[in-house]
Amino acid sequence: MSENTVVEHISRVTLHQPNPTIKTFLLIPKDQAGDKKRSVLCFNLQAQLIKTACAERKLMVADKGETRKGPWTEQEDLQLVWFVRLFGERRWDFLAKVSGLSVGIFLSDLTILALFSFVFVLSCAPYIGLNRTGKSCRLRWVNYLHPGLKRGRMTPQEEQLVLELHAKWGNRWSRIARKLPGRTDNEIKNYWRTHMRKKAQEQKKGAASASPSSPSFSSTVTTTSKNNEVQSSEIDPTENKEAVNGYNSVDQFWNEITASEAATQLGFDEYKEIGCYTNLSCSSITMPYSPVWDYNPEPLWRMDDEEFSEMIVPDLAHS
DNA sequence: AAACAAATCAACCGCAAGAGC
DNA sequence: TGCTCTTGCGGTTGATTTGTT
Repeated sequence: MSENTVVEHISRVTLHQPNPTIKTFLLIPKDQAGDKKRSVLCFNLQAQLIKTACAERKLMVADKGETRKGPWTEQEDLQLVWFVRLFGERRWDFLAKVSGLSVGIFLSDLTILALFSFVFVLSCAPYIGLNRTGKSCRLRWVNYLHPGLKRGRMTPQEEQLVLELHAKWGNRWSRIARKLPGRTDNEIKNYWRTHMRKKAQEQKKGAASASPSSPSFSSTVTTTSKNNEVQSSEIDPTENKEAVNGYNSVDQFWNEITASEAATQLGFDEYKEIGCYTNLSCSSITMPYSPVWDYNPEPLWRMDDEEFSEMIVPDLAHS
């Protein structure tokens, strides 16, 4: 970061669906640190900055050595959610690396300053040091953190469908999972192993002894569904949430995202028009954009420094 | 209440396919 | 064409939870 600039305050780092935007954070030149009205800069930084920086500025991504294994902590989950929303559900290896980013670059101009500031935000608690493999990140996201996942037991309908599709396709779990929205291949696989296989075996045994030449598929379904109805009715709906096992704060995290989605979204121009960049209480600049790998032939930071300065702080640019 | 067994499920591993160079 | 890298899939493991005696 420029030696002449101090990060005085980070008002809020939050996310929007479907794409996150780092909201307002404030950079104050040291010599004007007391004069917020004049000197505050509000950046709306896009993930594109990171991509461009990596490609063109040879941003170094530090190798943090040994990757973590084992159960994910709540903090890691939050961090992963953050980075997936930022970069999209691809390039897991990149995501895993960039999420443990530590950078040292020398800066002299405003756009790089913006970039560094972005990196600074990435480095801030609580989003520090996700040190997992891309594979592990993907697995955690797909099987646990994805917002579209269902929680709780399989419904009788789902159970029947699993049985039918398994009879049709065998252990093609991902294929089966595609027919059950909100269920993962891992979940179905586990479920099959514990419930269905046992029942199928029992049924096979029973059918073999009764009528070896014509195993009855439909009776298996009926039995299974009945059992499951009983089990389902015993479930306290309030316990469904508990099934997340201590990850209520992730739910809260998503709730916050959903809530923020409903908030007013100002384009940068609108934002500029009403002069929010000088107002500390004005919290957000939001520009719609896609995840970084799909987006943006003209990254923000290609803008001329002069133009950029003028847009952000006209009175500073003209001084 | 304690001990044990069974069930559950998150997470790892190895392999294969596809993309990019 | 072959190599490397990334991603996705299916099998498996092992820790934790739940049920039973």
